[in-house]
Amino acid sequence: MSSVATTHIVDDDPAVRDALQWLLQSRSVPSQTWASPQEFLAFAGSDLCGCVLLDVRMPGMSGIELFDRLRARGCRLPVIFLTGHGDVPMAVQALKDGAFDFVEKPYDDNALVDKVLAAIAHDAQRSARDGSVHALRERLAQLTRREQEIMQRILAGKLNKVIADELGIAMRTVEVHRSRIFDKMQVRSAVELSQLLSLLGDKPES
Amino acid sequence: MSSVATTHIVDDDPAVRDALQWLLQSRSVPSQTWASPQEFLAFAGSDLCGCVLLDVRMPGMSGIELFDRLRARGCRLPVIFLTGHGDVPMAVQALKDGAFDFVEKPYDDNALVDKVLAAIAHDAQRSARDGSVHALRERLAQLTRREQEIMQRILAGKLNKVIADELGIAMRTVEVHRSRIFDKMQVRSAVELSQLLSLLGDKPES
DNA sequence: TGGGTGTTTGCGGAAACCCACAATGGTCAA
DNA sequence: TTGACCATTGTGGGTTTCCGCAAACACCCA
Repeated sequence: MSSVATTHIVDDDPAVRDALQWLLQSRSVPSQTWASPQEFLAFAGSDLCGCVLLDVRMPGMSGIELFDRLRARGCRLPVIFLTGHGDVPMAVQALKDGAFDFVEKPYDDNALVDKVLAAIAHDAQRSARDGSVHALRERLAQLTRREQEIMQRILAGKLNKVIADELGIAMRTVEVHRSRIFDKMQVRSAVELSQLLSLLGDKPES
Repeated sequence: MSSVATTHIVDDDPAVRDALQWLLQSRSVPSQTWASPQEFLAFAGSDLCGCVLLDVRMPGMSGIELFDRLRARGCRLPVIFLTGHGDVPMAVQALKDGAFDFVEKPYDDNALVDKVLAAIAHDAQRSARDGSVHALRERLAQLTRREQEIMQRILAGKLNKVIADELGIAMRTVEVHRSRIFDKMQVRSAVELSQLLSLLGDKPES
């Protein structure tokens, strides 16, 4: 995880890149520029934080396609599209696909900076959420096959006796597993376990 | 709840209304037309199902404003905006505010019908989800003050003994409440209760 | 004033849970 | 082969949950 939230500017036009970088710099927003989609794609991973300013029209690969590729490789950075060609269907599609914003050139400096800051804040939240989810998955991965199997049944509200019957093992064994599960997952009751895992399934609204 | 999913067409231009209604009728999609935002607003409540086709530019009240008012009064119907004036910022804002889609005129018949059908399907899902959430809230409302208080603590994973201590009452009393809570909420364990209530906090992604 | 509801409590017992101590057998890699 | 890890089981006992039966008190409404 790069420790500093950075705005990644991807545009084939050096003048636009410089203008954007200068704008952000003047507001103390760290940024980095990329002259082509390929260049950024070669660098980007799932370990960045900040946001992306993406020109829609670039030679070789459209901003939209770059966006798709980023998502495909797990990069969740919020993307703000910049376009000089007011295209409503494209904007609608981009937003539906999860773009953070879609801005027409010429843009208003203050408005754009606000959007960038909003995107960065949004990413920070997402990042924190993903972090805890990741930690949870790690604890989950520590469980052995058998333990996971039994955890399922615990979460289904089944009694130890029932679980033992279903698996054809002694109740005592279930108790041991149960205890180890609570131990590894760092909870002290089935209720806590259930609440912990409910974080995985559903995510807060965008 | 109106039992039939209806597409509500709001447009001040009779020709547009008729064209849309004819288009939908030809695909067996029930629709209803409204000549002004006020007219629809007077009719709409939170008990409709289907979707709304909304012209952006209308005299008296913009489609956007109507959209806001609908949301303000709890109408969750998915809204598809229709606009003749390609306006990217407006489209972006509308989508961010939760519009279902934003379509430029002239529209493609097939594409529009597809969007309408998607909106209707989306609404059906939301409606079902809201229904179960509502039923849950009703059961929750059946709980007395004391029961809710104790439920909180059960969900915090506390033992009956601890709850009794905190509230300064006998353990037996807590047991009685606990039993009644499970009864009213129609669950058989604290785990089930926890899972049930986790449906309230978080909602699935859009 | 009587009935309904909500909150409270006690007794006693069955069932379930939790745990320390102790132990067996299997797999897999060093 | 040996040690690490996993799954398994037993014993015995303390803790917690769950429940039927019984009852007291407060409050509000008809």
